[in-house]
Amino acid sequence: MDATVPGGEGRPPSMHDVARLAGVSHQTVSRVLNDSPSVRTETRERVEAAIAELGYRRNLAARALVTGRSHAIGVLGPYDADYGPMRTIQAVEVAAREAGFLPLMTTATRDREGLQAGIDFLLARAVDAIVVVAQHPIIGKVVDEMAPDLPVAYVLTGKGGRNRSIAIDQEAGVRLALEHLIGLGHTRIQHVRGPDEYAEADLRAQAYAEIMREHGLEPMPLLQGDWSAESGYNLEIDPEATGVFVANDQMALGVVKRLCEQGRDVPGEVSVVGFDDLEESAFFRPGLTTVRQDFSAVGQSAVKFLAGQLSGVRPAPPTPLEPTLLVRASTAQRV
Amino acid sequence: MDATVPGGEGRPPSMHDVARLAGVSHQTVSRVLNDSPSVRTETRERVEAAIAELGYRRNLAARALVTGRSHAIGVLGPYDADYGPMRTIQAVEVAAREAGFLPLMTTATRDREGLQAGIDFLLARAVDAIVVVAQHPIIGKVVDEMAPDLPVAYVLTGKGGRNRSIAIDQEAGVRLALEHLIGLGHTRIQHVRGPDEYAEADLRAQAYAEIMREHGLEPMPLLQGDWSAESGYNLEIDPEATGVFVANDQMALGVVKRLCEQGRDVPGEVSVVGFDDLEESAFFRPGLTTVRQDFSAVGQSAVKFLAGQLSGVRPAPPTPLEPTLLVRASTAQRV
DNA sequence: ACAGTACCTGGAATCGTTAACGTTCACCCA
DNA sequence: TGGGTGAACGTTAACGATTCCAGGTACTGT
Repeated sequence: MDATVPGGEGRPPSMHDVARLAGVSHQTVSRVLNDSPSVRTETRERVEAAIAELGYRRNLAARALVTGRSHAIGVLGPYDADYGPMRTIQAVEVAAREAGFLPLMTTATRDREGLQAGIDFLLARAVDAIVVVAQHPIIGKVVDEMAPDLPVAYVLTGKGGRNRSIAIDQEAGVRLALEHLIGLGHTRIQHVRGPDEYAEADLRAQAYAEIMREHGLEPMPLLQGDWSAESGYNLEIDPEATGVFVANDQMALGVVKRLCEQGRDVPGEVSVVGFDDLEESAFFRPGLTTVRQDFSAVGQSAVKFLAGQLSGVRPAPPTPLEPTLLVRASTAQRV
Repeated sequence: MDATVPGGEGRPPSMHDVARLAGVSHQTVSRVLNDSPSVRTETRERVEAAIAELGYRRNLAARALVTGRSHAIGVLGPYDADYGPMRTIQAVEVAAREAGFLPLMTTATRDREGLQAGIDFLLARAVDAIVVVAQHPIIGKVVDEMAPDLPVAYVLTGKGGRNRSIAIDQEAGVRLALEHLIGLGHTRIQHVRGPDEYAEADLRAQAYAEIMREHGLEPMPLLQGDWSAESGYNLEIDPEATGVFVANDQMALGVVKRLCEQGRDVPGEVSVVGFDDLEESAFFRPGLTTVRQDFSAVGQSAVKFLAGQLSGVRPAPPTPLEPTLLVRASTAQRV
């Protein structure tokens, strides 16, 4: 019924226009907008009606200017984000928006200059806090240099050593994968790890060696890919291996294809476990057994942590989140 | 050598601080920042030195307040973005940033209320323009109602009928896929389309029927999925079909899996063509023949269109972009 | 009748930047 | 020498919201 756009005036309505129409002072309008308790219901309604009639929108630039707060949270991700980080970034974005913040995402290469440029971008936008997703340890120093007083949360970059980081428990994930294979009777299990510069790749490779030894098994020589399916396809799996634990699903896809082309049946002769659980992984041939991580929980956790800091409290970051194992057709009892 | 952060003062330096240090007026600093020609080189250098020494950053909120421009471009995508739109959104984001804009992304459901909420979000952030990615035709009306004067570009929502839309030529893509199958001797070709509410799904289905008839072939009954691999897996391909053209790669993955489980060899008995070219598609088993679209070209094109409008000119949007066919192992000569 | 409280007014200062408009000064030409 | 010109720079007034302040009214309870 009432017009959202009353007509093409010169410039958008301001608080004073609303105040005039509602017959109150601009101060009262401000109180309504920031829902202060000391406004009578009737007055509040009159103001809200005026706001609706004029199609008034508060000018966030003016607000930010005077309060010194942008209500924006910066999200810094890796330049070459693959599935895990990408999902995490998305999750942080959603969580930030739900918490009433404006998420500003940007990406940066892993070198010092790239990181500085990325943070610079966010700082120029006057973000109130930063979430760093899946970056190299060096990022910590860079951030502390450039913005020593800004609240920061690190996501997925380790097992949660620093008290400002939120992480999925990588070791637990690796344990699920390996103990599944071991339970199926496999003893010669090879690991395909991700690239050197990635903390997750390091953690998973390290956990692989530890857990193998823990079970009295000898770790096999490491293979390394770059997270892509192609890099997995180009790898030569040890002929002795009957189990392969691959650090992500894309590389696992490539590994499986290559194995099959070499005449080694999956899961008949070799069992393969991935990591991440892509949307499509269940429909690979065979369906891929993999480890699922709850990215959205991580995102929410990070935003909650920062929101808490911004409102003065300093909550302890929650304990690492537990991944789960999805058993599908790419793994079978050792024959 | 010089400190990026000179020390933890109360609040960040302003133009006046820079001006004082450089011995000029704040206006001159402003001119240097906006590189106006009427500043002597020597003065400019002095100002720049002061900026560097203080680690000064211009306050974008203040700038936006006085100019009425945020230098932000809103990107409105579908709530349930699948691969194509997601890549497009990303491409727009990158292009916007490269062009010096701040991309603000948000998603919206396809109903009127969802769209209004999405646009409202962007309008509240005072975006200078909007890119709409892959949305229902109704969006055009909603945008025109809510922001009649805002420059808008529509991406991927049609074959470019409106003069404000940038699209990949869907018909050309479908033609590549179908003529490839026809060239291999297939005549009974079925189409798996996407959901009703998607313009791309409609366009591809329509093109399928037209091109089939154009070649004297009878279109087969349409099958419909929801873009997911699972929905493809749940479909029953006509036993008579020897070729299947699927509207995206995920569904194709499901279709192939199902066919194989039914004992119908791909590509021995049935050839399958997808659409989109996921990173992983080459490593499916068999490698998927598919149609690739150049998303980043679309993104750049959209941003260029809007940037032009914002600086006064009104450039004609470029002609639809041509997709390409990638022939892999999922298609073969009809036996 | 008086204090106390809840709600509201109206004005002024503030945030940091830009736009419009002045001013200064050097230089050139008649 | 006087006046015109243009480059280089300074002054002032916005922009729209928030915050602080000193009230003012009207209702409440004692």
